[in-house]
Parts: sequence; structure tokens; C-alpha cells
Amino acid sequence: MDEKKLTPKSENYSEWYNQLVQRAELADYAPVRGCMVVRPYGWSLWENIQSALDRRFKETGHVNAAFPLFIPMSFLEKEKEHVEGFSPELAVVTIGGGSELEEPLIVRPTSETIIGYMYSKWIQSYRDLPLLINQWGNVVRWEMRTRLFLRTLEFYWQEGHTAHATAEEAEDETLQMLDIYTDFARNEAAVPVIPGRKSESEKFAGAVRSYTIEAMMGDKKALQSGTSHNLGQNFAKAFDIQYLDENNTLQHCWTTSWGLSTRFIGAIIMTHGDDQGLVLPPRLAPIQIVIVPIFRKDEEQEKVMAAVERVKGQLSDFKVKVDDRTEVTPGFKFNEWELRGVPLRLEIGPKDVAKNSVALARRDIPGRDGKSFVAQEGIEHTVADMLADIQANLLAKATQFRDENIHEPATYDEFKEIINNDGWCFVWWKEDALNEAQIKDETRATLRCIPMEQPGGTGKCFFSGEEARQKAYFARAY
RNA sequence: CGGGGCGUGGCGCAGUCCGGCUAGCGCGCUUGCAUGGGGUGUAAGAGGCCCUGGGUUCAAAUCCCAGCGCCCCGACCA
Repeated sequence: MDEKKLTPKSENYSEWYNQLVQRAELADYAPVRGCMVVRPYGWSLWENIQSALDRRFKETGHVNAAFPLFIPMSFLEKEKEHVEGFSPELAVVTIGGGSELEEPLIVRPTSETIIGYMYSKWIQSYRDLPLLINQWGNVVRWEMRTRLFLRTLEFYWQEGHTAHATAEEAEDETLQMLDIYTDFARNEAAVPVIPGRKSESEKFAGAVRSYTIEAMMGDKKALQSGTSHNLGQNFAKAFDIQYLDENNTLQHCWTTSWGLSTRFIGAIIMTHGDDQGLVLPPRLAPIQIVIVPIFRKDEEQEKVMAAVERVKGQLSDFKVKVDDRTEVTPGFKFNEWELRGVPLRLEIGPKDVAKNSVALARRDIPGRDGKSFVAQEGIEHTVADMLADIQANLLAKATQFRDENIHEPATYDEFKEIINNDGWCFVWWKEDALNEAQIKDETRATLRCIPMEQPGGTGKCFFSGEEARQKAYFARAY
């Protein structure tokens, strides 16, 4: 880790990713295998993700609450598919306070069961519906192979859990939250995700239907970046979540759940990052602008720092950091803040003091091309425009990259070729779990989603040759 | 769970095959001086149960046995 430069993406993508996460001080390995410490810079990014999402949740009528970490083992067993899906990856507590527990507790892998249990107590009438609760928390899934942010034993996320009177309302909620994730990803994180439906075999254990936002990473692998599930009445029946309707008839509720995790930080890293390091979208960046003062002599320092303070004052609407360390050179700071993905760098030196100017360097355009010299006067407007431009440019670049790497093979042979080299396949698909399993087996590509946006009409399934009414994305995934 | 790699100052490694002097190197860290518009130079310092346990030997970082841990690649997953 003493090398100055990161391993280039093209040389070893996962090495690039690991080095970047650690050197940008987003996260570090914990003493327990598969666990991570989210460092202050990474957590600050997560906090910005949280507030962008939380605002959207609140705007659509959701409220936050907190449910316990421990769940009685028996709860999980009440929903058949759910327990089958999660059993292999549970952490189980059998001893508490020094003595064996009567019933083992599981550390929540997700909270449908315990929230379902509580909902059954809280919901009695149609007047109690809909119930729209979100929780920010952590969960534990005992994964075989782990990677910082992308898959760790413990991760942080939000999980929304709602209960509704009708199937239609539940489906509307599920789709609404998918839209919120899509909007968040595109407009806050500049990650051009594709919203769609999961196939039967890829859906959440216990769901009727699962929806997902899928993103293409810099190595063209897909990353499921958020999910929204229509749980039908599965959990309502397992946990007796019932209400009396207007006609005094007892009905089971229709429930949903939806989640987005710290994995999304991985999506941001692998969507925008380059060989210099992290590139953060301005709207989520913990530091939007870093100011690097440049001077040699004491009298220069005084004048430069005065200008720095003045300019900083003009930028009070932004998240600004002044890097006033004297023990490292400006060049060192340039590289360090680029590694850490700060969208905009502002340099102020003696020449700028003389000319009332500053040097601006934008992170999304490396080298000289991204540098410009602008007046100190009105800098707040210059900077606002440039940050907006960076935000837009990141989305445009990522969208272009994604689209360039989506292909539409007509045959399975072409499909295999593309999966091996060039990214994603967008194909006519006649849903069939066995065929899907065979494709996965032979190519390691999975059905990422059946997108909401469809061309319409029908086509010939690339695999079975049967008539298909929809197109689907296939790709190798994280 | 299969395959591979690796445990030596904070970090990255050399030394291990073929046992032997005071365990080296780079980075980082501390202090001084110079430097400062793209990873500064220089000088002096600080810092080691060589993963753990056992064995072989006059002598073990090095050989043998056992264990633990981490990382990477696959099967499974937000």
C-alpha cells in the first residue's frame, strides 16, 4: 500500500476497488472476517445518502421507527420460503448472560418477521391502514465471500415495511418506492440505474414480486443497488396481520418491504471512480470543494490565507474544506483530494491574490482540461454552476458507458460471446425458470431484471425461440 | 465449502529452499534545515514475543507437526 498510484482499473479491477476504499478512508477491515469499519469519510457519505432518501420517504408519508436486533428463531420459521432463503446465512445466539437460552435468537438478516409480529398487534381496522414505517439499521447475513461495502457480514441499510388494505395499494407502494430509488440513484448519485422486475428465481425469499434497480459497474458487471418487494399476503398470513374492513369482514393485509444498503456506496465508487481514485457526485459528496492555499514566505502566507478566508466566506452554501496543512506540498494535496473524490478543488496562491482570481480544478475532467482560472468576485455562482455541471456530466458519462455496453444478441451463441467480453445482453425473453438456470449454469450470467420500460410488441425468445412479450437484461453480477 | 496466495516495526515487502554473527529495505512517523502553482529534498532519530503452540538442534524467522487468521479466484447472496 506504499505505492503512490492506485492499481489501474484496467489491470486489476478488484484490486483497484479494494485499494481505493481503504486509501480514500471510506472503510477498513475489522478484526472479524467479513466485517468492515465504516470510517468517518465513508459514513459521512452514507449520511448524505440517508438524508436524500429519508427526505423522499417522509415526503411520501413514511415515518421512522426502530425494531430490535434479536428475533426469536421461531419467527423466521413461520414463512416457508423466507426461512429457506435465509437459514444458511443466519447468525444465531444461543447463550445470554452466561446461560443457554430456551429459544435461540437470530440476529436479524432482515426484519419482516418481527415487524410482521408487531403489525399484527397494531393493526385492527382498515382505519389503521396503510401503515408506513421505515427503519434505519444494521443486519447480519453470514456470507461466504465478502467485499467491503458490496457484501459484508454486517451491513447498514434502511428497510421500509408497509401494510395495506388491498393488493393494488401494496403494488402501488412497491412501485412507488422503486421509483424513489430510481430517482435517488439518478439525480443524487448520478448512477443511471435500470428499474425492473426480478424473475421468480431471483426474487426475495417470501415475496410475491420483487423489483430492483440494476446498475452497471465500471467492469461491466451488474450490481443490484436497491430492491422493493410486494409480499402479497404471505407475511400477513404467517403473522396474522388482519383488519376489519368497512363491511366488518376480517381481512389479511397486503404488505411490502424495500431496502437500500451501504452497498450503494460500492455502486457510486464503481460507477464514477477512475485511476486517480474516487469521484463523488457533488450532491452526495461530504466535501464539495477543497481549498488548497499556496505560498512560500510568511508574508505570502498571510495574504493568501486572508484571501482563502474571504473566498471561503463567499462559499457558505457549500461544504468546503480548507486544507491548511503545512507539512505537505500542494501537489500532494491535489493527489490526495482527487483520491478521495472531492468534486471541485480551488487553489489560491500569490498570483491569485495579485489578480483576484482562483484556480479551479474539476474532478470529473482530469488534468489541464479540467482546470480553469476564474475571478474571486462572484465565485459562489461560478462554483454552483460548475458543481451542477459536474453532477450532470457524471450521469451523462455513466449513461453513455452503460448504453455502449448493452447489446442485443439474437442467438444464444452471440449471447455467450457478449457475456464473456462486452457486458450486458438485452434480449427477448420468454420466462422459464429451467432455461434461466441453464443459462446461469453455462454462462454465469443471471437475469438481472425485466425492465419496466419495454419496447412493446412481441419477439422471438433468444434462447427458446418461443414468442416472448417482454425483453430482459442478462449480465454477470456482483 | 473447493482452489490459490500470505502471516516478519504502523503499512508494503526481502530474508525461509540450503538453520549460524547486531533481522534488513522502501513507505509512513518524530525533530531540524531548506522547499512549497501536480505525489519536495536533506540530515538525524523512534519503533520488532519474525501469527500461535509443540517438536528437532549446540543454535530456529528459517526445518518438522498441529492450530489460528486474513486476502484473492469459484459455488451461494442486499
